[in-house]
Amino acid sequence: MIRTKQRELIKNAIMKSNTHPTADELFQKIRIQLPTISLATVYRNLNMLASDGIIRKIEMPDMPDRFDWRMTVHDHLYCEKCGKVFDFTLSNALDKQIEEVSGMQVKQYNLIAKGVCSDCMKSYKN
Amino acid sequence: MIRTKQRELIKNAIMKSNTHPTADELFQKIRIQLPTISLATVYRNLNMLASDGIIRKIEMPDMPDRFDWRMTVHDHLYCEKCGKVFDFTLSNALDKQIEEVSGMQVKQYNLIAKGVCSDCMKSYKN
DNA sequence: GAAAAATTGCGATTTATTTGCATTTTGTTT
DNA sequence: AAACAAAATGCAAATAAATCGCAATTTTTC
Repeated sequence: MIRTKQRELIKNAIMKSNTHPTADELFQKIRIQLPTISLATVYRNLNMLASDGIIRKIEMPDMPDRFDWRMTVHDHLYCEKCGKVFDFTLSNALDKQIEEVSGMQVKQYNLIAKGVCSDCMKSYKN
Repeated sequence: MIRTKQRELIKNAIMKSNTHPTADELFQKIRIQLPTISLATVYRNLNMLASDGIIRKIEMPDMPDRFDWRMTVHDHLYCEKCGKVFDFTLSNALDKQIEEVSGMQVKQYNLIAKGVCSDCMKSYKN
């Protein structure tokens, strides 16, 4: 992998992100420092980083994909009120469980919960 | 909800399906009986049926959505070899677990496993 | 420093799904 | 059963996310 300015900026942007940003959100951030960068480059690099196991792509159902630098096993909850994405970690390995009940070989799984985060529960109390 | 020929055909087509079909797959099937039907109508009706709780929309990550008439709690495994989608049912309620570890309110969750189904494991053995 | 390899930016393309709107069909009311 | 309102349809166009082709540029290699 060649070392380019854009790749560096993209990697840095995710690494210091805290919001599970989309490709476009990262693009908008990076654009400020490097206005000539293109969205396609952001996508390309994010995909490369993901397939190299540096970052993780979170495939959101019917929503733009998001990207996560946290590589420890965990899943995500999307808050319907504020739109933020939160991490959570199940106490037991889900892939093992799935293999047991399904009799199939599980390579990976994608678990996204939808609900209301604790902040929004307090604010709106409904 | 008004009773139309197209809605009937669409509902029947899913109800007797066994493959978690996509909107377009259903469209192609129904088209044979009613060639004037449009894909938009298929989409519209599937969405209505889903929001009425008659059927379930399976939001596949980075793939066309699929539709399922089975309304009991279960999740899905996508076989990377044959492309088929299989059902499985976890032994414990996942939404409860997620609420416990996350402290958030879970309305629903979307779990899609990717792997190799048992048929394909036998055939390709790799 | 020249040649090869990889990456970039741009615009166009793809794919899934939704939407606007005029027309048709359905249900309702008498 | 005619008349009217409400809902659904078909079509084409729009949308949105992501990818792709390709010429130009940058990076690495020799």
